[in-house]
Amino acid sequence: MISSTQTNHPLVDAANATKAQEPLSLACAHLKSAGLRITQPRIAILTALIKSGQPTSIEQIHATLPAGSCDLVTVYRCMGAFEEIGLVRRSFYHNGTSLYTVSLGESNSYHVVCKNTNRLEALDEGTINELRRCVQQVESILRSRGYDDVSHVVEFFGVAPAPSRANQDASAIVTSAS
Amino acid sequence: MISSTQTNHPLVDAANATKAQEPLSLACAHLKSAGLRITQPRIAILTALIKSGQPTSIEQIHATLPAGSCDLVTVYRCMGAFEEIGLVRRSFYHNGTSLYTVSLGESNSYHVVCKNTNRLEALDEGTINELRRCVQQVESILRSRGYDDVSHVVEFFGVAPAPSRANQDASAIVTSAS
DNA sequence: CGTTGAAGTCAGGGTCTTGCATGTTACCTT
DNA sequence: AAGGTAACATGCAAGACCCTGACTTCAACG
Repeated sequence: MISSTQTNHPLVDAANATKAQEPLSLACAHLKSAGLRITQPRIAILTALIKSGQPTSIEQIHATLPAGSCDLVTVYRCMGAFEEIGLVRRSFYHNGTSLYTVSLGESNSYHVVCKNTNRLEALDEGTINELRRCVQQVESILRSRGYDDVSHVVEFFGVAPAPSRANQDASAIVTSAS
Repeated sequence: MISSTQTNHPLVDAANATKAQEPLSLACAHLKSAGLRITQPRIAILTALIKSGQPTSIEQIHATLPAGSCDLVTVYRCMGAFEEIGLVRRSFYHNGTSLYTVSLGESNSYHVVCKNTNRLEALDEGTINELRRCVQQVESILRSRGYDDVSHVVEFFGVAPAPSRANQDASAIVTSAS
């Protein structure tokens, strides 16, 4: 239910990496270099995650997957593994449910989550950049203090303005992973 | 069964706020002004929270309470209510478990949580201030966008340096509530 | 002293984890 | 290039953990 609209570009499926849609290839390379195997379910999950482009819950990912292409438990385990190798970043809804976003080199994006609807909306560029700078500084301080495997979670919550919500959709919230 | 240690000061109850050890009084005033009742369990919970001084899980709070002074469910409900009126801020462990800190006017503090031990350590003053400034700016932008009841969660995680951990203890992680 | 919010109790939901048998991948041999 | 094999990954079932609701009983506060 995601992207019929977004995905009708020419080269969209897995194997053929031309140059535009290679995020999947990148992700697979990441998997390989981390010593993880590239399996059907993992490809399906990563594809869904990439297509989504925003923090997505495990349930959502699972629901998106073709049919019974992959067990829910597998999605949990994969996300856990992906997070460990830094392939995805974790964030949360206000209720604590985990959300995941692929992390392929590009810089983090930060978002606001509506406390009522869990809808996501992006922050503006400038703000994101400043936040990022600030957060990275903290992380480097931590590393210099001896902390390992540093990551962070930065999320904003609020009740979105009810009336004017039709125009702008989801976006995201958080982030993690140094 | 509330505060034998903290509360044995002369004026400990709500109304008469002298100036030193009044956090409990302040908290009660906050409750009152929000239209919530000041009950035994709530006082116990707030006392525990104040004494702890750092993000604490609901389980921990409940374990701290005297004996069967208050049901676990009640702690959950109270924390929910307290969060709603801004009396406490919420944060999370890396696994998503909620933590709470009393929020009595003083400014937020930010922290690092060890991914392995869940131990907390404070960030340094300067960093905290910069983070705070940045975060507050984001929140004011959100409010101007029409968001209501704005809050945030900012947490840093990492694996703490194993050897040199004895000297420095817990601190906290997060925060929330505009 | 009465109203009404809050606590206690019990049951249930959602999210995530574990254990074990089976299936697949990736490597190594021929 | 084909086949064999060890190890990792998956599916399935059960269950742990954290949190929320419904309902009755209790107590705060006017």
